[in-house]
Amino acid sequence: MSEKWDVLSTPGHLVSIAARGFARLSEARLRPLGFGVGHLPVLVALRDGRAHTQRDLALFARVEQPPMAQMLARMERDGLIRRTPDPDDGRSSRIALTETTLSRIPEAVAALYQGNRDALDGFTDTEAAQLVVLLARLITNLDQITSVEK
Amino acid sequence: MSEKWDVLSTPGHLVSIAARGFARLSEARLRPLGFGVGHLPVLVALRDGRAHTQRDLALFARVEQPPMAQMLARMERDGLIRRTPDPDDGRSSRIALTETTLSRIPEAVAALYQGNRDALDGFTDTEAAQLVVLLARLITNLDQITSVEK
DNA sequence: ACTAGATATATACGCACATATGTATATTAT
DNA sequence: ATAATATACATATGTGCGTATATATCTAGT
Repeated sequence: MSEKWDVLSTPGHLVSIAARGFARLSEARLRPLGFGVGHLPVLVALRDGRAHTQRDLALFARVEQPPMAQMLARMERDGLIRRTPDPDDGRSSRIALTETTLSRIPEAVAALYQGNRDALDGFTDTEAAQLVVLLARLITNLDQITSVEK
Repeated sequence: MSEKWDVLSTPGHLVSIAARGFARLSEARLRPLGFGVGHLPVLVALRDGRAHTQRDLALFARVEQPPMAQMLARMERDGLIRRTPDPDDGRSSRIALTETTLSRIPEAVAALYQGNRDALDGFTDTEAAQLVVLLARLITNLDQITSVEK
């Protein structure tokens, strides 16, 4: 096992490099549309009515609350979303997309999917599916370790 | 293709989540040893004599020069490395590990490998190898796209 | 009704990464 | 020899992420 690996070819390091490559690609393609990669989960969650509060958005996007708070602050600053006080809960805000943002989501999602297709160039459908399955299992393991060790 | 995916289950998003999970795990295990995940490529490159300058370390670790400069500044601040002016090139510094750092590398590498084994719990050797191969192909594609589009 | 604890958000701080840009030193071509 | 270019590094700025902690509001139990 130790012989199989070198620090630069561990799954962990490879996943990290792949993530940065993906982020760079997606950022580049989404920038002209006025979005960043991290916005997408927020956008679709709001569009689909799957979340309306900061807390739910953080859960949905799988980030901690403070980063989500900061992202929402920037998105509000940039006119992507609006926040209105929740009438039923004084601690909470309800978050909504602006019209322009909503209208630009389809293009953004299409760009994201296209980026994924490009990144998987040369992969058979089976290989792409395998990658997704293996990553999902990896994530399950990592979640499990975190929950146990924390 | 569009039907196959949802924003949250694209390879790009999964890779990003896996990378954060890995980073969290590795950070937690390396912190007691006084290292961070990003340090490891630097440490082994210096140990193995594969790089001596900021530029080479950035290439080796596949990060841009400014992030590497900042990391090295922190590592120097924390006594992990030392920088001495390059006698042959007034623009450059030669970077070296301190003795204590060198002595702690084996433990850090072992912790990193153990984290990878834990993350791959339940994977057969074949599956682990497949994951590595698929990630490597993904990275090749992403690099190619970047070099073409840039 | 009141207090204890839970919850929603905000803020402070630090690291890792990116791009854009500046500065000093080397290198090259004329 | 010198002017133009390339290189090594530093710095500024912005995003994304994390932990730790504070504040305000809500909820439950008495």
